[in-house]
Amino acid sequence: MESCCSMKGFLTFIVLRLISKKNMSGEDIREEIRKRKGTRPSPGTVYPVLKYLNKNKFIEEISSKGKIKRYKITKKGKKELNEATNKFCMLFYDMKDDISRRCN
Amino acid sequence: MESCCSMKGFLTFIVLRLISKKNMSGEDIREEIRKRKGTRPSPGTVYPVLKYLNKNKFIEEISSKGKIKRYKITKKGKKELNEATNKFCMLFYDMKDDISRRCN
DNA sequence: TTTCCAATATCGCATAACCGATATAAACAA
DNA sequence: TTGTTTATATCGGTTATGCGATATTGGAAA
Repeated sequence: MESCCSMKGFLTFIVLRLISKKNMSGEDIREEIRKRKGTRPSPGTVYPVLKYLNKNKFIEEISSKGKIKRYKITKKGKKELNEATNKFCMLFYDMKDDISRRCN
Repeated sequence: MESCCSMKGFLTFIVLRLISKKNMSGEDIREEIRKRKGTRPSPGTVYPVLKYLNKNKFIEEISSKGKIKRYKITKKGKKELNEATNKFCMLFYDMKDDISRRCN
C-alpha cells in the first residue's frame, strides 16, 4: 500500500520515443527501460506494444538478417509522436526544472 | 484506433504534485488539469484520488469554512513526491529538451 | 546433425485508471 | 420554508496496462 504514484502508463509513448531516437529491437527496448526504471519489463509487456505500433504503421521492421527484428519509426509514427510529445509537454511542462535539477 | 499513446496514468502523481505547489480543492484540480489537457477529468476520477491520498496521509485537509475542502501536502507526502519525481526524471530525463522547445 | 540458447510471439489474467451516473451536503436566494 | 446551485462522495463498469507462463523460431555451438 506504500508508494502512491505507480507510474503505470505511457509505455507505448516511451517505446515509440525510444525507437524514434535509434532503431531498436525488443530486447534493446527492454534493456533501455531497465536502465531507466531499474526493472526489466517482461516480454509479455514489450512485444505486444511493438506489434501494435507495427500494425498501425507507426514503426516498421528494417531489413534484418537473423531472428532479431529491429524497428524504425515511420513518417506516420513521427507525426504521431510529435502530437503525443505536445500533449506530454502540456501536461508536464513544469517538470523541466525538476529534471534539470536531478539529471545533470 | 487512431492515436496511440493514450497517456492514461500518472494522475495520482499529477494531483500530488499540484497540491505540493499550492493548496487546492478538488475543483481547483479539475480546472488545472483541464487547462493542461484540454479535458476536465470527471468527479469520479478526481475525488477518489484525493480520498486515497488523504487516507494515506500524503495530503491533509486544511481548515475550511464552507463545503469546499482544500488540501495541503504533508511531510510524508513531500517525501513520497520526491521519490516519485526521481522515478519520473529517470524515466523521462530526455524530455527536458522537448519541454524547453515547446513550452516557452 | 543435434543441442542449446536467445529473441520473439501469444494467451489469459490481475490490476489500475478513469468515467458516467447518481447521491449527498452545504450555502445561498427567493 | 423551498428551491437552486455547486462541491464533494461513491458505486459500478469499461478499458488499458502490464505481467507470468508458455510456445515458437532461428542461429550458434557442439
